[in-house]
Amino acid sequence: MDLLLNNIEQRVSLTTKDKKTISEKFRKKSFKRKEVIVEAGEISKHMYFVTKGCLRAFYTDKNGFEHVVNFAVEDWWIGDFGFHDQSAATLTIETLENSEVLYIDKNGMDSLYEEVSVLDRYFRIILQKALEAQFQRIMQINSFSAEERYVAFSKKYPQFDKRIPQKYLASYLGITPEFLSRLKKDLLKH
Amino acid sequence: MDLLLNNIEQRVSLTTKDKKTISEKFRKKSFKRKEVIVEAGEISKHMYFVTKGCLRAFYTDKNGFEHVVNFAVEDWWIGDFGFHDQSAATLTIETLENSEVLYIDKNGMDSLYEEVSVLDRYFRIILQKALEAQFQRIMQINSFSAEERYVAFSKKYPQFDKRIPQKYLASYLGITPEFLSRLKKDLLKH
DNA sequence: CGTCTATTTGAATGTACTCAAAAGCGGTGG
DNA sequence: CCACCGCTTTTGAGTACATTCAAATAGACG
Repeated sequence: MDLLLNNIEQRVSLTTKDKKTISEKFRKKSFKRKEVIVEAGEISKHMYFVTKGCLRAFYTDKNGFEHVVNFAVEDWWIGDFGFHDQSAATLTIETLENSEVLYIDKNGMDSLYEEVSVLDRYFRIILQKALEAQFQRIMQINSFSAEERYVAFSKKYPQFDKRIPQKYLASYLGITPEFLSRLKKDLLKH
Repeated sequence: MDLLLNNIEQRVSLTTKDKKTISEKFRKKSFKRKEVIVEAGEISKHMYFVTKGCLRAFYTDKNGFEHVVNFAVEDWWIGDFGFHDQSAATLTIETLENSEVLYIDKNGMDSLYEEVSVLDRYFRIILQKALEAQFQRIMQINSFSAEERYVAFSKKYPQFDKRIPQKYLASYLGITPEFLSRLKKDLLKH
């Protein structure tokens, strides 16, 4: 819980009362490796703040192929967009390691926004950063080759490169695992 | 100005005083076709709300190629990310038609957030929608062919298809203008 | 109406994919 | 703690979608 409160306090100020209110609305849950915590097609009931471990969010396209859209580790938020209007999730979210999350449902979130109004600002800021990151990603897809995207990723997130199975990283980068394997081989030869 | 206030009131409630405060912070400006209103590399001083016309935002990659990342028409926001920390713009924003915008600088925005706190919520909601749209876009890039992306776009935004020069649409879709031309030809043959 | 820009068409090419199979590695059970 | 099984990664060969470069045609703005 401290991790979450700290994260919020990096962007906005909280009173002791605010912190208490927030703490009471979230619940903690642990998952083992490879557990599905949100299933595509079902109502996406919760938002998650990761306090331990690593997760991936992916969708399955019309041909049955999975595409990873995001990873999340400690100190990151993760959830499906359906949360905001309580509609069916398009994403499946699964742990890649034994993990621990704080979660909250829509009612809890709505009441939090009313009781701790500074959270509107907190999430506005979080969302601004997230949106910018997605634009950067689209810009990379447009003008970087697969090799350049891989190099940029492993430079930006050196921790992830080792923590995440290659096939999920390939999927996130928008390339096949076979091709990523070849890229890495070529990069070793300089 | 009514267009902006209406847009805001679709998401949050405003008092008469709020509306007055907001109106006073924005200024109106008109641009002719093909005018650059934000230049990549310069400090991105303003956020824009389009009240008339059509604009494109693009960046220039390391090989000198332009890539359109967004369009904006009436009732849409547009700006560069650098706005939030008053850093250099990565995007150039240019009018595609004679256009009219409401604009605000960083100081104005900051004071607006203080004086009309419900705007934090308004932009939180706007940003949630924008973020979801960008994820949808990445999902399309991942699992749709160029032809499918074009068909999806012209179905979703039939107005744009005719309003925007093909080469900019091709750029937005992440394909060459030559290839889009071929796609359209093939689609006519059913 | 003329010029400049956008679009179309053609031909050759490249980046990344598909399918298939072998090799390597890691988690789970004994 | 080791061994096995299954999943992940690697390697190979052929292929496709989209690009590049060049030139002709069409269209729009002033």
